[in-house]
Amino acid sequence: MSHHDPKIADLNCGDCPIRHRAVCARCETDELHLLESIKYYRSFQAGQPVIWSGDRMEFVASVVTGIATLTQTMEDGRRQMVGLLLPSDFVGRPGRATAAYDVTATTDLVMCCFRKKPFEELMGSTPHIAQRLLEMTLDELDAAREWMLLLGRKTAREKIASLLAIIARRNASLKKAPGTGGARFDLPLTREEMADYLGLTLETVSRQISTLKREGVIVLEGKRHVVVPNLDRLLEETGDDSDGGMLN
Amino acid sequence: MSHHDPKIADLNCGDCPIRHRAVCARCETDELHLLESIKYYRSFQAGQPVIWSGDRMEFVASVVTGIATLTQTMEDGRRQMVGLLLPSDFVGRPGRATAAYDVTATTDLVMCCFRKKPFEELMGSTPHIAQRLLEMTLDELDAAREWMLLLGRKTAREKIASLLAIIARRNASLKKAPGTGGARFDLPLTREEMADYLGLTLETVSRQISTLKREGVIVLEGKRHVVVPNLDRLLEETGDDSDGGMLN
DNA sequence: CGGATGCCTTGACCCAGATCAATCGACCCG
DNA sequence: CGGGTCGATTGATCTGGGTCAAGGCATCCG
Repeated sequence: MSHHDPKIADLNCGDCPIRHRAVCARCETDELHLLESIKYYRSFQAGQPVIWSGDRMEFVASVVTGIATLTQTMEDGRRQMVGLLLPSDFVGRPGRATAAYDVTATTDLVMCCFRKKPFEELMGSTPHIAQRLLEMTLDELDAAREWMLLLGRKTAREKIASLLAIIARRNASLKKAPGTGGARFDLPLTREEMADYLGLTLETVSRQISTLKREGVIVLEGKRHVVVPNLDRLLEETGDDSDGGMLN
Repeated sequence: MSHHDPKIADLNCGDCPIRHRAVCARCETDELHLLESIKYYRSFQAGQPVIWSGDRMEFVASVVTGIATLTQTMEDGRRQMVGLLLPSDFVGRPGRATAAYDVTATTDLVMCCFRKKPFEELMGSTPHIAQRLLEMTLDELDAAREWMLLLGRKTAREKIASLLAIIARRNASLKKAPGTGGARFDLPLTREEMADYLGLTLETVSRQISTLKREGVIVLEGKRHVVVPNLDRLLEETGDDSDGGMLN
């Protein structure tokens, strides 16, 4: 792939699209050079596994472009997605030798990898990296806890609305001006993946999406492209506190 | 309370029961003195709120003794517990002004509090604190993700068995030798709190406990004291991978 | 002592979402 | 072009766990 996309393969950190949001966000130029010396890019096609739970992890990494999922599987096959990794999100745990979850690319994916050993050493000597990683981990913990509320207490309809709202919000924050009360985006997940994320079956996901469509809360253009004519209307369906839940 | 328990009120860090597991675990003697100068103890009675979600947080803290819970509540009253805080666990997020969750003492509770501002400054100058906090946060994130699997995919019976197994494991690790295949402990939570933790109703919790009792997986002595004659048998009921799920 | 309160248990019934199954459409490939 | 595959939809039916309701059993207190 890389011969088609020299921009990524040869990227230097200063021009990196996730420069200001990833683990390296707080690094100074000289620190960046150190990171640069231990980094390498890897690409994965949509659907490819990145690593299996229990595998030895030789690296930690940041998602540069694309989307990956973190899932846990029970021996009888029940699956639960426990994380959705978007550009700038971090994969892997310094100090741990093996992966705790399955990581899968759900879209074409580019990751910026750091060999684990040198990265851990760098963390010791570069507080900016550890600081940023702590911040990101705390954010992930908050997200995980919000998801616990969804999994434990929300109805199927609320779960779907919440997922759509999260994807809509993410796209709004990175793509266009917050502008009007609407939104439009592509679903990066299949119905089954959504079901694994929401603790539902794929049939229930499909039915609830159909219901929201029938009621005009969303409009579908094809199976995957969603138009939300009125974001507030969608938000009402999530069951969340009406205000945006101001933290910080 | 403190006049009844001078051991806690006047505790110095060197003698602290959570010295080697809390945020301060990696601190050297001199760093400990700095922490000592900004710390103070607070006690709460069983059932008392520690803080409400949205409240201004003037401190961060470690649980010294007792148990506290972290819960989220939807405006219609649905509640989900998102964390169980045991001795040495950390409460509060450096860099955040208000609490994101309700924190409640479920047993009598003693917390070692640090004023937030000085603590944040100390974190900047004392990498040992930030390092340990990162480590603890990563552990909590793993626990939260394990809980997501439970909430999203386990049956009521598996949820109850998992909760009992977790409490049994914790008690085994801190109290007596792993010894035989059995365990005995007091439940630190009411049926309703268990329900809030497991994403169930209190009636379902009660029924499943009765079923496990009827089948001899557990023996109840009173409502709160549980005897597990055969821990492996209980573990089989959790739905988890039979091996202890070796991470690290 | 008798009533109130808090926590728990148990029963009867119901329903949201799971399960089982058929069908559809888009896309790919021989 | 015809058949195969993959994802999605929709229908029919079933069931685990929710809901509603009635007690039970300690503990506390006037």
